[in-house]
This record gives sequence, C-alpha cells and structure tokens, in this order.
Amino acid sequence: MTDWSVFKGLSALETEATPSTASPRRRLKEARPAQLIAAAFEVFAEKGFAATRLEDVARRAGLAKGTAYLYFPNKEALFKAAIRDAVVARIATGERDVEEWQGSCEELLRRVLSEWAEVIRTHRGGFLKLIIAEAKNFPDLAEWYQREVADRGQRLMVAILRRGMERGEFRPLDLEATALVIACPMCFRAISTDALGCHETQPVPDERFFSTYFDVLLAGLRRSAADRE
Amino acid sequence: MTDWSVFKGLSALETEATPSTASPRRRLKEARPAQLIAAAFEVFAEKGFAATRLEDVARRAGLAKGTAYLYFPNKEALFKAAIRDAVVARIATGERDVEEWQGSCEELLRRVLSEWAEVIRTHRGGFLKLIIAEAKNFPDLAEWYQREVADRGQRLMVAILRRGMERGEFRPLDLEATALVIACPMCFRAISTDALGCHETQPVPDERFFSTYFDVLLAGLRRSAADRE
Amino acid sequence: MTDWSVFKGLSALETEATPSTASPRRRLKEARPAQLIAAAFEVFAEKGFAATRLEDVARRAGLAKGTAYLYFPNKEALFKAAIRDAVVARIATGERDVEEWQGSCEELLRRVLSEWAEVIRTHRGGFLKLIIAEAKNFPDLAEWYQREVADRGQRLMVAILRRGMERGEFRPLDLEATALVIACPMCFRAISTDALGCHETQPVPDERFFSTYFDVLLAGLRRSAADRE
Amino acid sequence: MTDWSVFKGLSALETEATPSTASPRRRLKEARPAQLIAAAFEVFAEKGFAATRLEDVARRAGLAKGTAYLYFPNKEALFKAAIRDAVVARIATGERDVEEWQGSCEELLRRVLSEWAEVIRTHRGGFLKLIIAEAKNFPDLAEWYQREVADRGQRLMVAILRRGMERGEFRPLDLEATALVIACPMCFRAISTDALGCHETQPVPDERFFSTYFDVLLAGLRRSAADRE
DNA sequence: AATGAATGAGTTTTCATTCAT
DNA sequence: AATGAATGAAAACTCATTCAT
Repeated sequence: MTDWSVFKGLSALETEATPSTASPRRRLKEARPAQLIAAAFEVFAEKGFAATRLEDVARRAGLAKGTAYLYFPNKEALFKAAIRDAVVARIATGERDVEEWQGSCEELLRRVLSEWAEVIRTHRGGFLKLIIAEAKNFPDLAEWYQREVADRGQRLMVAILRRGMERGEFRPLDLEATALVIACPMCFRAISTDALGCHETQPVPDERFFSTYFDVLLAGLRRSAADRE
Repeated sequence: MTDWSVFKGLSALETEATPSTASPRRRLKEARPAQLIAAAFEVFAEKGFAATRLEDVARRAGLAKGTAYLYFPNKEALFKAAIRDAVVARIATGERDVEEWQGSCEELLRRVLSEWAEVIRTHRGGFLKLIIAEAKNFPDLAEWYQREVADRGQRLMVAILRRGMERGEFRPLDLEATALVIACPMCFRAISTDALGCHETQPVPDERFFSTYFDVLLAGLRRSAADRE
Repeated sequence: MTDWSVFKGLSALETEATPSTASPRRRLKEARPAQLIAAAFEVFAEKGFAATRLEDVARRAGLAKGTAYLYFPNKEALFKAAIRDAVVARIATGERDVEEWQGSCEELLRRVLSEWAEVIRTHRGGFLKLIIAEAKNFPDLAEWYQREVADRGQRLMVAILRRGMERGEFRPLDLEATALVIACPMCFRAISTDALGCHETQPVPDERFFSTYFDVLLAGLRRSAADRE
Repeated sequence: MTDWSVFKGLSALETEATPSTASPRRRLKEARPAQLIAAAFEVFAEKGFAATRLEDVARRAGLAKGTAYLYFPNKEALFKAAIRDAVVARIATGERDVEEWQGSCEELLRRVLSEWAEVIRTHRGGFLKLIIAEAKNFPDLAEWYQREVADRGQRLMVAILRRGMERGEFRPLDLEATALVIACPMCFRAISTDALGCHETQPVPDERFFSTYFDVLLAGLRRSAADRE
C-alpha cells in the first residue's frame, strides 16, 4: 500500500532543479508544493506523523485544507515529500572533498564534521528525530534513509579514516565502528537539542559541544608519540 | 491539564515493591498493571503515542479493550506509566560506585559506561526514542526526563571526569561538554539500533561498536606522554 | 422488549405485604430488594434513567454491582421497581374518606389536599419528576401512571367537586378541568422544589405556599354571596 | 468544567439577528446551527440529555454525525444552545405591558396569563420539562433558569398582584406565594401535556383547562362583596 | 449469596478525504 | 485553482451485564 517509490529515484540525492521560467500565475502554482513541504516539515517534526492534522499544515502554509490535496494525494505522500526534502537539502556533499583533498586527514575530518555540525546547528535535527521516530511505521523510509544517507555518510567517514591510517596520521582502528563512534555524538546532539533543548537545566552551547567533540575524538584517533616509535 | 505528578515522586527511582500474598483472584488483579505496562511499552515504542490503539495494547496483554480502563484512566496515563516504568527499570545507579571507587578513573569510567552499554544492549533504546519522539507533545515528560535522568547522568559523568583530571589521569577539558560527548554515542547507538537496526546494510555488532567507543574516547581523554612532561 | 407487566398487576395499588417470619439470614436476603429500590430511587431521581450507573446504585445500597443482578434482571427492571415502589408508597388513598365524609365539602377538599401536600412536603416530588422526564422513553410507565394514579386522583377530585356543587357549597364549574386546575399547583410545586429548590433566590416556604394555595383555590370555588341569591 | 457562560449574557434575552445576505453556500452554512438546534431540541425534549445520541440529532437535521461537530464542540454545548434557544424564543415579554397598562388588574393578569398560555399551547412545554429533568445534572442551567426566567416571571406577577391590591381589585394576599400559586397550574399543564398527553384517558382540551383556570383563580383573588363592605 | 474483574457493544469525538461551488 | 462544508471510518472511552471465585 505504502508507496515509497518516491524515494527510489533519490540515489543521486540531487537537489531538484525547479527553473520555473513561466507566467507569474504558473510560478505561484509551482511554489505551492514547496510552501506545503516546508510547513509540513515543521509540524511533522514537532508532533510526529499521526498527531499532525493536515489542516494545521495547510493553515501554516497559508492555504486551505483542500488545497493540499491538489498537490499531494494524501497525508502520507506529503510526509514522505517533507522528509525527502528535509534530508536532501541537508545532506552534506563532502564526497568530492575527500577525493580532492590534499591536506592532512585530521584537517579533512575536521572540515567534513564541521559541515555536518553546521547543518545541525542550523536545522536542529528535527528530520533525524522524525526518521527515527517513524522508522517502524514507515519501513520504506527507514530503509531508504539507511541506504541513501546513513550508509553514504558511513562510507565517506570510512574513506577518510582509511586514508588517515594509511598515511600514519590515525592509529589502526576498526574502520566501520570508528566511523559510527564519530558520527553518533553529532547525531544525538542534533536530535536531543531539537527534542529536549528547551528543558536543559545547564545548557552547553553548541560551540563548546562541538569544539570539545572535535578535540576529544581527534585526540582519540591520532597516532600518539608512543605509538609512533 | 496533563498531570505528570506521577513523575514527581520519582527522585529516588526506586522500583515499587509488589507484595502479592493473596488469593489467586487478587494476584491476577495485581499482575494486570504490569502486564499492561509491558504491552504498552512495546506498542508505544514501536508506533509512538498517537499511532497506538489502546485496543492493541490490551490485546497484546491478553486482555480486552475495556479492561485497560480498569487500571488506567486513559491512554495518556498508561503511556506515562509505561515510560516511567521503562526508565526506572533501566537507570544505571552508578552513583554509589563513584564515591566508593578506589582504582583509576579510566577504569571507573569504563565500568560505568559498560553498565549503561549493557542496559542498552539488553533493552534496545526504545524508551529513549519514545521520550525524544514525544517530548514536544508531552513537555512534562521531557522536563522530567531531563531533570531526573539526563541531568543525573550528566552529574555522574562530570564527577568522574573531574576526579580524573584532579588525579592527572585525564587532560584538562570542558567538563560538561566532555560529559555530553561521552554520553551521546551510546545514546544514539541505542536509539538508532532500536529504530533502524533491521535496515542496516553492513551491521556493526554491539561488541565492535562498544569496544571501539571505549577505546577512542578514553584515548581522547587520556593525558598523553607529551602533555605530561 | 420492555416489559411493564410489573405495573399491570398494580391496579389495586396495594402495598406489598412482606411478612418475613424467617431466619435472620433469610430476612437479610429479603431486605435486599428494598435496600436496592431505595438507593435506586434516590439516584434515578437525581440523574434520570440513562445517566444513572448501576454501580452507583449498588454502592449506595451498600452492595456490590453484581449483587443487584441477583434481585433484578437488569437496570430497567430496577428502575420500574423503584418507580412503582415510590408511587405506591406515596399515593394518598383518600378514596374511602370521600364516601364516608359527613362534613362540608370544602373541609373534605382541604383535608384531601392536605394529605397530598404532606406527601409532597415529605418526599419532594422526585418520583413525579422522574415519571414525567422518562415518560417518552418508557411509554408503559406513562400509561400506567396515567391510569393508576393520575386518573384515580382525578376521579377522586371530581367526586368531591360534584358533591360540593350538588350541596351548593361550590359554584357550578367544569368538573374535570377544575380538578386539574386544583391538582396542578401542587404537582408543579413538588417537581420544581425537587429540581430547582436549591437555586431559588427568594424561597417561599411550603407553609406559605400551601396555605395561600388552599386559600385562593377554595375562594375561587366557593359560591359567593352574589351567586347565592 | 461545565461552562454556562453562554447564558451569562442572556439578561436581555434578545433573539439573535441572522443576517444572511450571501452566497448560497454561505447561507447553507448559516442555517446549520438553527437546523441543528431545532433537531436537538426535539430529540432532547423527547429522550433527555443522556439518552440522546448525537447521531440521531444530526440525522434528524438531515446531516451526518460529524457535521454537528463543525458547529458545536460537543453534545453538551448543543444541549445548552438548544435550551437557550427554546427558552429565549418563548419568553413572554409581558414586562412592558405591566407598566403601560391602563385598565383593570384582573384584565391585565388575564392578558399576561393568556400570552403564557398561548406559548405553552403552541410549544408544548418540552423545554420546561427538560430544564426540570436535567436541573440536577446541569446545575448551571438550573441556576440560570431560576434567575433569568423564573424569577423574572415571579417579579412580573408580584407587580401585577401588588397593583391589584393597592387598587382594591384583589384582596390582600401573600404576594410571592400567590404568584407561585397562579403560575404553577400553567407550568404543570405544560409539562404534563408534553410528557403524558398522549396517555390521557379523558383528555381535557386546552380551552377548557385555561378558561377554568382563569375563572377559578381570578375568582379566588377577587375582593368579594363581603370583603368590600 | 455476594463479589468485582472482565468483556464488548454502544457512544462520543476526531480528522483524512471528497467534492460542489 | 482554491476553498471549506460535509462525510464517515476509526479510535477513545463508558458501563450494563456476565461469571468465576
């Protein structure tokens, strides 16, 4: 029943090119899906799929309930589109960086993580929370996310680590596991800031978190003087 | 409206004693809440609050819909009870350990984290996923969790780190930020295993994850030879 | 479906003779229906049939919910029994008075009305309210009440009025209509005291009400000096 | 919890103006509340609050169950609205009459009562039955009714009686009590006709009832020849 | 005989979805 | 193209009734 084919074509994760060189009326119509998607993402990320009323989404997009159905066949399709859009827009395309990078691997890692961190700092990890919360209700979503996002990030990270080890910058480590260990703090930081942020009693600002995060992890990866001799 | 006072008395996080020295009829009745809570936790953790039908919960507990209402006034109360129970049962009480510990701080940290890891390995972090997913819909839950669980864990971790620094085992670091950096990988591991586990293409087993996690992080904290001179 | 046969045998309106010359245990059992009926009447009169929970009735009778079903097959039967009992217990049997009465008709009327008034003063007209409120839901009840209570009262009143006119005490009047006009104030007084009593801003006590009622009505019936000549 | 504030602003008891100068769509929407209220009044008056299914109300209004909820937030609100409407529409505004009246007080009284009688003859006293039947379940309703309807009628009646006494038309009487005695027959007539009407064995038509009612009561109030000398 | 735990039919209420305007 | 009134399927919740103890 659930049709996740919408995710199937996403392998390239390309941003949709929406040129729209048309009449002003046409452009208005073309803008609708984006408006709806943006509104939908906000509400879904706050309440979850089931607790979100489509009317609220439409209203937040400045439209009437019925209008949403002109652009999306049902609530689920709008949900998928919102997730897809949120993720696509936020995926760091560090892949080319890795190939082209000339400097030290530590520097590269720091750079890639910084990009991710920036994404998270900016977009509060609502999308990740949403994917995780709804994974069981939308297995296709989970599968797609794993394949297209998690695995790709994982491969990217592994590539960096491998090169770093080969170059003697990083000490020998379980590549896949290390990649996860590196990614997890950021992911959880994103999620928990989004979900629990406003209840923290002694909030640690992003700067402190991320600089400590880089500091500790890189120190943990680095080949120490002792190792080197 | 929502009454989270059920959580107010939880500071001690003690498990309730269940006497049950009575007639078979009585014993059955006494068992119901636990049955329901267990079933509820499973279903809520899978579907989230809104998507869970109370009838499904009752059915999974081997009871009829109406029976649930003999023990919990409504769906929300059952949800609260299920969360409360799940968290209470799973909180590692490493606090005494810290005071009494005689050995190295690294060892202590490893030990406390191992306990947490064990909890997570055993109970798949569904409860954490649930708290995060529903935090916006149940602000009291979020607040309670932050205060009673997150903050306590944070303080515990800070205490260990502080002692480690004072003893010269760990290098000087931002205490609160480091505590978060240390806790996050485990938390996200828990959540993502629960939510996405079955979709992983190249699963990294818990052992590899946790041993690498300890390895990298402790190396990142340790005062290196260079620092020491 | 509804079986009002319970009312069918009521023509004589005899109070049930419940001798009960038996073991103490037996007597306890025999007391149950009365306890239940009394409790039922109170709750039904307060909330109406549909809004009354059988458990509340049982509880007020000091019994458990299930026990009620040992004595009455269902809620409706208990309701019928409660009404029946309430009405039977409260019906003034002025019929013999009328035949035997030797004095003036005004005196007789005053006496009969006083009896009714006394019943109402004592029992707050909950039963009448109940009958009227539920008449449409229980047509048999309405029909029974009309036949066995209202019509009998009506006939009684007509008989008194007729004699009074024949004797020249009362002026010539529409017998049936006058009978109603005489009975209505008392009936409404009963009902409205029961229902609205506690909200009256300037309550008129029963004494003032009834003495004025007798005064005005009897003056209205009396053959005046002018009529007489 | 129950919010009867809807009744608070009713002091003036003015009927709401219904503009409706709009599209056919709009006009339909504007008509809904009135349709629903009318249907609701009928069903509530027949069955009482608790025994009424909202679906039946909607169906009788020619609408689907859900539609009722577009106009009233819940069953209770619709009930309140129906009562409010029924009473507002039916309150005789005899108050001005009293001030302006030039003729005899007997005539005035006859006139005011006739108006009330007409209301009752026309609208079968269902609303009064409903208010009395549900007074205990909706104390605010009872309180509002007492204050805004009963007390006002009472004051009106007292004013007439007082003037009549001052002018020597009526004999000296307990004003408040007499007012009640005068009003009660009509009220009970209204209620009992609505509830029991169809079961009367020897029905007395309204004309006979009301003419006798006026006749007897006015004769009872009048200062007789004997009193006058 | 009495109990009260369990049941599920019946109601209230919500909201995704449709469709006439 | 946009609207929002209407619908009815679905879910929460209540309570009369049953029945094992």
